[in-house]
Amino acid sequence: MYSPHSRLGWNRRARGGDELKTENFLRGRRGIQLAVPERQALELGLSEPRLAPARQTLIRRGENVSQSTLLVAGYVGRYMEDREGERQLVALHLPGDFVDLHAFPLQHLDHDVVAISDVAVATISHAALTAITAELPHLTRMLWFSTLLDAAMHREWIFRLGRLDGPGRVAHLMCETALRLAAIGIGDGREFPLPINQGDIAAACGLTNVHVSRVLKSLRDTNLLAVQGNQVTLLDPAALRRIGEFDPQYLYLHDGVSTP
Amino acid sequence: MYSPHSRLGWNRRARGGDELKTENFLRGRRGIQLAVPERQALELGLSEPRLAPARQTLIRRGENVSQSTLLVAGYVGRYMEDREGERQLVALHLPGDFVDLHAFPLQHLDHDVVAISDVAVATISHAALTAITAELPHLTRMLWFSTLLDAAMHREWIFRLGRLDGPGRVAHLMCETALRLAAIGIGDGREFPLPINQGDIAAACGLTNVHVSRVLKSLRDTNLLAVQGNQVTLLDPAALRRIGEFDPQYLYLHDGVSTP
DNA sequence: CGCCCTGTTGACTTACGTCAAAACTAGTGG
DNA sequence: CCACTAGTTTTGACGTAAGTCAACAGGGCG
Repeated sequence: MYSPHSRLGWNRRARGGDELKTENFLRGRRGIQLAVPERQALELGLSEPRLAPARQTLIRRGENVSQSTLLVAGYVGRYMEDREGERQLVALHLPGDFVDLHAFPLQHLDHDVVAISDVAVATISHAALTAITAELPHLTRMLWFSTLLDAAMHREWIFRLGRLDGPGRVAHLMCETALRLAAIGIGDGREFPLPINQGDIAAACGLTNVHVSRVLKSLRDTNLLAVQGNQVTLLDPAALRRIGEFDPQYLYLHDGVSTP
Repeated sequence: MYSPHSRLGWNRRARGGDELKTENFLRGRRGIQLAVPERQALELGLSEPRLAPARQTLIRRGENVSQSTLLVAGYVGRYMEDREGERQLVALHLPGDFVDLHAFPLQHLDHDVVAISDVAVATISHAALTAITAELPHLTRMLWFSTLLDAAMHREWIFRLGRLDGPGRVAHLMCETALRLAAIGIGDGREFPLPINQGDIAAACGLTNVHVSRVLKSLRDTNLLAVQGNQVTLLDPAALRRIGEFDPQYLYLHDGVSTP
């Protein structure tokens, strides 16, 4: 039987009742803290988290949306499709990310939002966000900031696709994901859980799954990277950063973050 | 002698004295209009435009910035460099674009900003922007909106690099540029001035200039696209949109815009 | 057990990169 | 007006990374 609750460890956490939906929001980034009333305004506006199974499409391209989605647990991807239905991943979201905050000003989405793992998501209405922008300028700037982080990652992905070869693209993706996850307390920056398959990596890196298989094999054979099941291990982080030309500046993590 | 004034037609326009620096800001997008006090707040905060020659680097990656730049006339590119100094263009900016508004929340840039043609740029201090976000929520949302348009274009560029071949990438770039320029009254959506060389196209499309030359030749030979000197002509817009898998929805142009 | 999904491997094709030379263009100065 | 230069663009020959097609191997699960 399908039971996302247990897979997410959700029962345990939700049962406490005092768990914050926004606990990971902007966590570890630039040391920015939200003031208590700001966090309260967000928490009050957010719905109770709902659960969705892996592979479910949460929002479809073009839909008119009147609310935005905060990812509380699990992984979400944003995809664009070409004419043949081949998917290009344009963003990978981790717990604490606002997945489609940009839909608040833009009002509709130019891509699909898909659950990669089982997920828990909370929503906030655009009316509530309008109220926040009217009353809480600093929080508004922080929300703005979080969409700009997405844009900075978009740029890095453009670079990845435009200037790196297969192994470089995969290395870059894994370096980025390792650091982002470490910033929210998942993994140690070297080893982390990532429930995606080679097709997802291919969709992220602009490669075919056959080629991703070969690239992963070569990274494995040279003791740089291990992807087994849902566990990713950066065996040689320095080498991966070199071939992925990875410089984490664009992630705006605060200074103290571990970068093994 | 270097004279950007005349090349930009700047003398004529500046001489009037009543010309608006923000005249193209968000023009043609979603039919959004700024209220008079909003436009005034922007205009008051903006410096007198200054001129810079083509190829000048306006802002360097990593610099701490305390002001943001509005492009008044000319073309500007945002570039990231790989280890060998090869450039990847991550954004192309047209008159009316805020080139680095994202530096207001982010505080530094993860890429270089370079003049592609001779340009005129005005700046606004981040202090002035902070005041705007404190007092003018609607204008703040519009500024936010404009950075989200950039992000939407970033996503489309990711798609372009990840899923299209050489001719498709060039076609997509030219379709996008044609529409964006038409929206601010430059060209008719079929033919427009674009003072870039094949190296710039290569930097935008993740190709080498040699290959761009071949791609342009093939598009020329099949009567799809002509790039001669600084003039670009979409000879067969429908075909170009097809091979570039171009759907202008993401540009959020208002309905009435011409799409030949 | 048998199915489906994901990953692996091999043989072959192709788009694009690399290197290098030549043609063309525009600007400069005699 | 022509010669000189520097920056583009074009063309050719050749190499290579990645795509395609297809068969097969493993694993998890009903």
